Amino acid sequence: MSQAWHEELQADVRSGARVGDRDIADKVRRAVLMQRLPPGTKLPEVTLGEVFGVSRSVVRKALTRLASEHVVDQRPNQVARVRAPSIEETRETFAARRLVEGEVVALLAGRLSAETLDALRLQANEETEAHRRGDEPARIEHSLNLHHLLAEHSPNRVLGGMLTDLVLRTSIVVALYKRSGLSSCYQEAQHERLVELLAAGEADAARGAIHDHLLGLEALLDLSPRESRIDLKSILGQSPAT
Amino acid sequence: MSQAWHEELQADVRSGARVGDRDIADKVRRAVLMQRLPPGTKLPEVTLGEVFGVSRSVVRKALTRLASEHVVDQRPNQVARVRAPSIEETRETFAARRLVEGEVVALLAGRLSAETLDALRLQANEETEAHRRGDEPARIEHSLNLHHLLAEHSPNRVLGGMLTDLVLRTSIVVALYKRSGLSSCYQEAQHERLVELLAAGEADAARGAIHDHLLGLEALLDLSPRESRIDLKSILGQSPAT
DNA sequence: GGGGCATTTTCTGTATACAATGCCGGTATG
DNA sequence: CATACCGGCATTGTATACAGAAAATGCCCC
Repeated sequence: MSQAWHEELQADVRSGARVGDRDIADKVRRAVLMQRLPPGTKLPEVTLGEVFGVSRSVVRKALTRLASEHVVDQRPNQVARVRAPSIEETRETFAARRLVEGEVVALLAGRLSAETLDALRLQANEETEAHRRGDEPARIEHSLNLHHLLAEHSPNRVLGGMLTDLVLRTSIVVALYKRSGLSSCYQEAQHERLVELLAAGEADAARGAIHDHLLGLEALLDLSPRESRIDLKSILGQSPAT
Repeated sequence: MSQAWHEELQADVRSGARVGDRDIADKVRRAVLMQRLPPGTKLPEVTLGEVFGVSRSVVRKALTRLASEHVVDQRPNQVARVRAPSIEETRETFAARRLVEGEVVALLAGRLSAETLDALRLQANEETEAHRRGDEPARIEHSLNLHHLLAEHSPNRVLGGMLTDLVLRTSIVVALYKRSGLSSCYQEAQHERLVELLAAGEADAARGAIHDHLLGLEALLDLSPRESRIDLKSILGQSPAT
């Protein structure tokens, strides 16, 4: 017990500001995204409560929220654990996201305000920049921001909400299944191209661009069905770094 | 206070079986679907707790669950209320469902086992039968079952989960916006045709059938932007039947 | 009679205590 | 040696108490 992630999560918990379930969920989600909390990590309610200085009630709500986002597994009478999406689920998540995000960008093409387009360009450029200087966390951040912006501005808010969920889920599995040798999943200028297609109102081309972008991303992963380092870990119930 | 819905929900709550959050959510969801609980109805935690004989903790979990299903609105420091989807959201929900369910049936075509096909046919026939004898609740039940089966058997489980959510949401808005004169939203033999297309493996035709089916359903609703009997109610915060 | 303010009431947010359950060890036994 | 059983421990499930926010009520003044 008492691993590193306590301090990781704690961050700036003190300093007055009362922490709510939203804050806890954010911190944990972020930690999962950053691979600070590997799949299978146990998240006991009291422990989290102590870390954040709140009682189980709040932690519970946070965990429930994360469970509905498919970030953690919450089984009755068992400790909540960081979820380990299977290879099959990973493929399905990508397929779903291609469908949904494709439709969203098609709807979005030609309907974006100048400000929104600028915001998108900003994120794309910042991503490229971060990649150039090798700052991978920042790169991921900006990439996520960009897709998040797309979801938020979806004319169809229902699809937008679904896309938000799918972006998160794919990000998690990308972090999980990234080929070990690979430093980054950056794909040269694809986001920039997408944004310009959106600006130009090329709906079908934009859908195609997203489609290819996501296929390319999936191809960068190691989804060979080798004997599950992941499943083993979660089945054996090992807590990491012990 | 103390309206009819107390007894509606209570049903067979006594008789030993310990009631959990799942049960409560099921009962409330059903009641919303059946229009027993009109949009805007307040659902205070203590009241529900008394009705079901459990404490607020359990009720809370049930409400959170329903909120994540978009059945109720849960705002901080305010009473949870039955959600009133806007006309715009209704259109968007239908559009999203056309996209997702279209894809699901296309994936499903030709891949269904004989047993599943029989189960689908059964629901389709029961629906027609129920319509014939004017039993609308039963008709809705079987229609829902059919679409639920489609979602459950989706080869892509991620899309399947999204479809489950969308089916529920569309059902709610159908109940809400059904043209008042209309006794039923049954569309002659469309489900039967769909099932046979699935059996025959006609992916594109099946997608088209679902598409048309859903367009037809949406067309049966009254989505004219008239001065919102619904929005007024929820804005004025009226509890019904008072 | 109507609008604004204070009070009261209702309801949710959080913490905590106790019950119930699952997990993990030791131990005995075939 | 493998396996089944059993008891203690860790952790979640549920109920409840108290604090704080919002809404409903009533009152006063205009």
